[in-house]
Amino acid sequence: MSETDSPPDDAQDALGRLYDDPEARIASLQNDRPSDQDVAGQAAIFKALGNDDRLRVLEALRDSECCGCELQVVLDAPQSTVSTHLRKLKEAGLVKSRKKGKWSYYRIADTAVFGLLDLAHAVQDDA
Amino acid sequence: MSETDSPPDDAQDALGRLYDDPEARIASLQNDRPSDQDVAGQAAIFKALGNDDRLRVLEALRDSECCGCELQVVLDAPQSTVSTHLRKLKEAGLVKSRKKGKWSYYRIADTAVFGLLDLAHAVQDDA
DNA sequence: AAGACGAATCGAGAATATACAATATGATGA
DNA sequence: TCATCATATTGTATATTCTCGATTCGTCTT
Repeated sequence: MSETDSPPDDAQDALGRLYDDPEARIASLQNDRPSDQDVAGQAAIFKALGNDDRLRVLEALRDSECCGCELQVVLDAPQSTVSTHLRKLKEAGLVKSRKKGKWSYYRIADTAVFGLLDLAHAVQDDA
Repeated sequence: MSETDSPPDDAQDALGRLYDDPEARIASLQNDRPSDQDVAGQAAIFKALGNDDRLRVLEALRDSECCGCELQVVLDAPQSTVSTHLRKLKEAGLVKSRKKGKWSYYRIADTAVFGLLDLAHAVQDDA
């Protein structure tokens, strides 16, 4: 039975050579770690935002709600593709929808997403 | 030659039935569209942020810069995995690094990133 | 009730992303 | 110089995501 050394073991060795009191540093690094839930929640939002088409949808919704067929025009993509993107945005809690007759209208769920879009744009410019 | 109807054609038909002046609405939807470059740039940032491990790295860098082996401890993952995540964060322009001897130290490139992390957290809570 | 319509869902192939062992690189020190 | 160390890169298997035709689901109209 070959025993693969547990991933961070060599790293802990390295820290031992880098600091006088590696234990304290390690403890500090491990304590400030956010919860799995928090991180997963944030990641889910960023994943939903990490797609050109979905960003275009949100941008279109900045001014007003849109029905599905309007967003098809915005994306210039097949209906099923657009619908799938909209579902992902809904699942991520970024948009809401209402039905009116055979039309579905989509709108931004939380205007804070505009903050995310604008900040990402700013970060991009700085780089 | 079967001519697949260009994706948004049926959608434009639908808009024709929904609005008195569909042309105007279509023009408006298409004009307010952000540039490919802008969208791709934003998406690249969100893609880099759409991963649990990379969010943990950024969170660890909130307080101070860290060397690679410290981030191995934070993530509890093999060295090559951590290094790959760090490269992605660098490519996205979210972190910078400096070399000191055999150590590489990583730091946040733009504190606006914290705004993104915090906003995503807030959006998550609202949902 | 029947057909048309907008939208949602399904399914499969393609494209991306991820994890990580193995290996390479480059710095340090004996 | 040679061994060791921290990190970077590469190769590859696996997993996730994306796209989009086909189908299904409600709703409206006649």
